Amino acid sequence: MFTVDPKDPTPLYAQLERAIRTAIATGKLEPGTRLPTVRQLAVDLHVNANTVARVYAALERTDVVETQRGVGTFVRTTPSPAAVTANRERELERAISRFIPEVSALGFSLSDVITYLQRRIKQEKEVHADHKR
Amino acid sequence: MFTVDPKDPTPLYAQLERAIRTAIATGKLEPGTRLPTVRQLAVDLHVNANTVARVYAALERTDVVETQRGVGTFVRTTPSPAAVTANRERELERAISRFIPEVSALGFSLSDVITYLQRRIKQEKEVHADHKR
DNA sequence: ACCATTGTACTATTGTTATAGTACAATGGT
DNA sequence: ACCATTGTACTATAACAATAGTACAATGGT
Repeated sequence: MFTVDPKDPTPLYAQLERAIRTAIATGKLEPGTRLPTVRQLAVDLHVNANTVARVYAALERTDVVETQRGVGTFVRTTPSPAAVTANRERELERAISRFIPEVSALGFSLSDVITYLQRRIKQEKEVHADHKR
Repeated sequence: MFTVDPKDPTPLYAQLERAIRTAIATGKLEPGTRLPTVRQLAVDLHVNANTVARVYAALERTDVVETQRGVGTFVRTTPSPAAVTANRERELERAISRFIPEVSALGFSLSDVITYLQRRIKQEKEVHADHKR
């Protein structure tokens, strides 16, 4: 379902949190979907249960998922209220401003990046189409 | 010269090593080029000198740079063009993977982001036009 | 009412990351 | 010969990451 790489120096909890957020952001996980249990995901990823629990707790705190004891953890239907603030756009500008030098250091132009992002969107749609079959 | 982000959970040494390897791989740093001194780079990046030294040592071990005591650290090899493009694309994917959850946390879709990036491209062109005057 | 399942909350331990500080070793310029 | 500069090699310390293990709390199905 998700993957983490123990050889990557990035902390496991950070890799997993990023993976889940991305899956939700790109629509791979639709609102209402139930995530694997803490213990099950720990087994699948060969990771400690505490690490998974920590990630779920972080996602819960930021309103990305909703957890019900004894039931499970679910993708939230609505984007977090915290995200819907007045300075959203300013934050986006900041995020982009940090992102651009990063990719331009790799020798990519903004047009290149747009092409890649559009490819991602296409991949999303294909996944959706698969689900409908 | 390089950048590291202390807010990124990725270890500083890993960020820096990746940045330097990428700079070399993309030709931003040609063979023979001298890297900043351990102490200077530490000051520039607001990072401990030990951390920089550790990175230089790692690059030395893998024959990416050559160090001469009292002189400096120099870029050694240029990888094959195939390796360059492979690394470039991999790093771009990484950068995008870090970027997506960041902007989606702000409630923006990939399409929104593309719109903003296209706006940036327009702004760039305007700046270019200004320079020509 | 029972109980398996789920998330949560601890303790304890080990290894990693980053820091500050100090000292030494080799080189090149003066 | 001197000495500033450079990389290297420690020590010590603090914070963080990941693990194992145990126990508890809430839920839903039987």
